[in-house]
Order: sequence, then C-alpha cells, then structure tokens
Amino acid sequence: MAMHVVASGRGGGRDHIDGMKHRSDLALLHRSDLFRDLPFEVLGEIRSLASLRQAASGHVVFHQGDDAATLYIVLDGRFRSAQVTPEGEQVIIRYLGPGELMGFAVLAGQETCATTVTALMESSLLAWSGPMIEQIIRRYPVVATNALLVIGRRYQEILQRLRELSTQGVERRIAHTLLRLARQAGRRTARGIEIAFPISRRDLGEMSGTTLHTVSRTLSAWESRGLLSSGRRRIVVQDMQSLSRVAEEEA
Amino acid sequence: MAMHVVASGRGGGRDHIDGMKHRSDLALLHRSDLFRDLPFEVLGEIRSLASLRQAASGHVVFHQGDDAATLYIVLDGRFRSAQVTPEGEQVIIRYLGPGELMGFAVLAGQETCATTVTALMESSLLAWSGPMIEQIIRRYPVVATNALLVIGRRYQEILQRLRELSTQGVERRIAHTLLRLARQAGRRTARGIEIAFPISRRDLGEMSGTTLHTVSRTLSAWESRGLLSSGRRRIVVQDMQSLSRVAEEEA
DNA sequence: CGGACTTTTGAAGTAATTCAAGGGGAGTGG
DNA sequence: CCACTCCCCTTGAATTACTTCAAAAGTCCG
Repeated sequence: MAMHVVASGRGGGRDHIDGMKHRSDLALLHRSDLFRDLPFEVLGEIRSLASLRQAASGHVVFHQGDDAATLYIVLDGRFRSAQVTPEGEQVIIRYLGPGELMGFAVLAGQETCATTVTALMESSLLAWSGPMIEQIIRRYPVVATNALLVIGRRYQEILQRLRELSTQGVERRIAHTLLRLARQAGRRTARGIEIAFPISRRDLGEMSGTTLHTVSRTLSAWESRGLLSSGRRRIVVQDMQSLSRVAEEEA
Repeated sequence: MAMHVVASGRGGGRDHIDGMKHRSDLALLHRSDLFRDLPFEVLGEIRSLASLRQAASGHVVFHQGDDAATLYIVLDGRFRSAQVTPEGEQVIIRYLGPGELMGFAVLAGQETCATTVTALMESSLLAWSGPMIEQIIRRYPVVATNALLVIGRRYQEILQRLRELSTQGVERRIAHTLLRLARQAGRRTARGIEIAFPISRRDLGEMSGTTLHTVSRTLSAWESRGLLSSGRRRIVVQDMQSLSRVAEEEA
C-alpha cells in the first residue's frame, strides 16, 4: 500500500526555503518516546505524513470529551494536560515539553480525549490523523510497542499519585509534586534546580489535590527552612535532599 | 523462527486425558481483551506457550516491586490488585475476573510490578514469560494494539479516580466506587445488583480513599434510605438511579 | 497608573479521621 | 456442641488537618 505524502511546513509553508527546520524535527522525532531509534529515512516518511501546528499561549489543542482523532508530538514550547470537573475545578495531570506525546487516546482506540490540553506559551507541534497513525503502525509495528512503553510510564505515574492522594497528608503530596516537577522540568542553576516554566501556587494545588492557600503556607514554611526560594510563578528548589525527606518521612 | 511448544495442563498435566478444559480456555482467550478475535488455530498456539497456574485463596501472584517477568490472564476466580505503602496501608487498584489481564508491566517494558496481586478465592490463570510475549507480539502485532487498548482503558479509569479523589467529598467517592463495582462485577438478582464477590467495609475504604468507619456510616445511611442492602462482606445495590444521583450531584 | 492576577496570612469553620467501645458471625479446636 | 478467637461491622465522642472566608500587600502589563 502506498503512503500519501502530505506537504506541510513550519510557520506556514516555509519548508521549501528552509530545510533546516525539517531536519531538526527528525532529530527530535529520533529522540521522542514514540519514534525513538527508527532509521532517519523512516522518520522522514513519518514526518512527511504529519501536519505542523502552531499554538499561541493559551490556545487549546483539544478539549476533554472531544473525539479522539489526532495524535500530537510537541516540537517546541510547553503544554498543560488537565481534567476539568463539571463544577469547573481543574485537576492538572501533567505538563508536556518537546518530544512528548499527547492525545494518545486515538492510539488506545478510545472514543474521546480524557483531558484538555492547553499551550502555556507560543508552541509548535506535529499532528497525525488517526488513520495515518494506523498506517504507520501497520508498517512499523515497533511504534505500537513504543506507545505501550509511554502509556505504561504514564500509568505508573498516576498510580503513584493515586496512592499519594489516598494515603498521604498535603505536605508530603506537595513535596512529591515538586520533586516530580524538578525531575521532569528542572533546570540546574547557580542557586538550585529551577522549574523551567512559570507555575503558580494554584497550579501546584491543582497538581497536589489541595488549595492555593495551603500551597502558599507550605512553601512559605519551606522557604524559611531554606529548602527552596520562590517568587511569582517561579520556584527554585535549593535542597532536594531535605525535600525528599519531607516527601518520604512520616510525621 | 520456530516457536517452542511448552506442554502444560490444568491441574497438573491432565490435558492428555481432558481436552475439554483446553478447548474452553481457547474460548476464553477468544473473548479476552488481549487476544480477542484471533483465529482459533493461533489461539491454540498461544495457549500452548502458556503455563497454567493454580492459586489458592490468599495466594500472592506477584508482589509490588518484583521483577516484571510474566504476563497473566485470569481463567477462573477473582484477584485483587493493590498498591501497598511503606507504612503498610493498602490502596486497592482494581479487582480482576476471568479474561482480564494482569502483570502488563512486562508488556510495557517496565522493570518492576507496580502492584501486588492476590487471589481472593481458589483461582487459576495462564502465564506467559516476557520473551514468549515478545515472540507472540512479533508474530501477531495486533496483540500489541490490543494491549494498548487495555492499558488505555485502565489509564482512563485511574484518571477518573484521581479526579474524584482530588475534587469530591467521601460520600460521592464511595458512590462512584460502588457504581464501578456494580458495573464490573455486578450480578442481577431478585433484590437488585449484587457485587459478585465478598467485599468488606475496609476494602471499600481502600478503594475510595477513606476509612472503614466512614464507609460503614455512609452505607448505613444509604441502607436506611433504601438505596442498598448489605451484610457481612456483601452488598446489594437496590436503587442504581438514586446511587448515581448521589455520585453526580453536588450538596 | 490603573487593573488584573498572584501571593500571603490570620481567623473561622468543618468534613472526615481518630479514638473508643461493644456487638455479631464464621471458623476452629477441644 | 460449646468455647474461643478472629475478623467484621456499628456508633458515639473527641480531635484535627485542611478548607473556606476575608483582607491586604506585592507584581506584572498594557
């Protein structure tokens, strides 16, 4: 079966004058969870099936409940994946950066998207339609096992959060949340490990299952103990060890 | 590549005198999430690669943290999958019945098992080693996409619970837990829908993120309102509609 | 420089846990 | 068959961890 090639270009069809971008996309796909280690000519083929999308800060890629029709890989920027309750409360599931997968509902054969994904800054992503993904998997079955790996990891991650939420008090939960953020989006700086994107007390609350007030009080306490320093939507963990101790210890 | 056939039989090598059992295994595999709709000759081949295990009530199939080495499908009986905290508290992830998959860590390429699985009664299951599963997937790639389906569904289920735990009060959480149990293991009876296996107040608490005391009080209240009737490790939901209303409604 | 958002911190309120005690059913072993 | 034990369930009362309410100060942006 022949694959149809869909032309696409970053920033509105600049590919014919700028092959560099396209080539760096391939490098990212090569490192991505889903397409890791595929030969470059295959990546080129896969890339050519994708369409490129830009998302301004605040743009919603898809809403919870939308038909699961498209698979995305982040090229650049940062996204937030969250569940929204009928009452309008938010539960943040995770943040996504370059190389990460979103919209895997279409991979898992689900009808609808389980979360709402929003761009947190000017970002870009590659998009594949459901039928194209199916084609790709038929041709390169390793993609399916890679997808299993990704979903398996995500599954373990929320399993851990479920356990935390069921059994631990808020302070430990917030500590765990911060540790996860530092691991996933930490940037080494002179003063410690900084969370690489703006994150508010409210966001932290929505990740830890608590309120912004409790987060604020807790961070203040930690700051006065020298565990971290923080400002408006900015957190630098100074003492990972002590923070880990808070996360693990009882009492 | 030739597949090696490993002889195995239910109840300790009875297969040569009892082909019926083997044949009914195939019917179950045919209905299972992982191998659904594969032709029977392929199922026979897959079945011949499995070894059969019996588990007495209380037997632990694998512990959280064990090497992820084996994939199981429940033939018969009932199992509980739970996370255990260092402090010894339990969080019940789900119950598993005939046809269901457990130990998918090995499918998802994970090092260790995320949960501890225990038999709740005399049960039996089929077991495949990691390398055998890999062989099967290489030969029949549809198994990998089926696995994606299963894990995707489990993921969504946990996601829903995470949201409930983050945003809802205990009463609604317990209601949701009961509704899920009724859906997954409900048996129609004259008086209503009965949970098909023994389940204690403590179990319900460990599924809902609360204590057995709160569960007991809540069930008592519901019982006096006619929503359900219950006894020692036994629950019959009499009024699903009202229970759904409790689960969905605020206030 | 106004306005919107973020953060901080106190005080009041409360949902749910913890503590405590007693009753009941099921299995075991004498 | 009874006594013993071990869970399971129930219900009150005390406690508490966290939320909610409230107000003010800080910070960014157009």
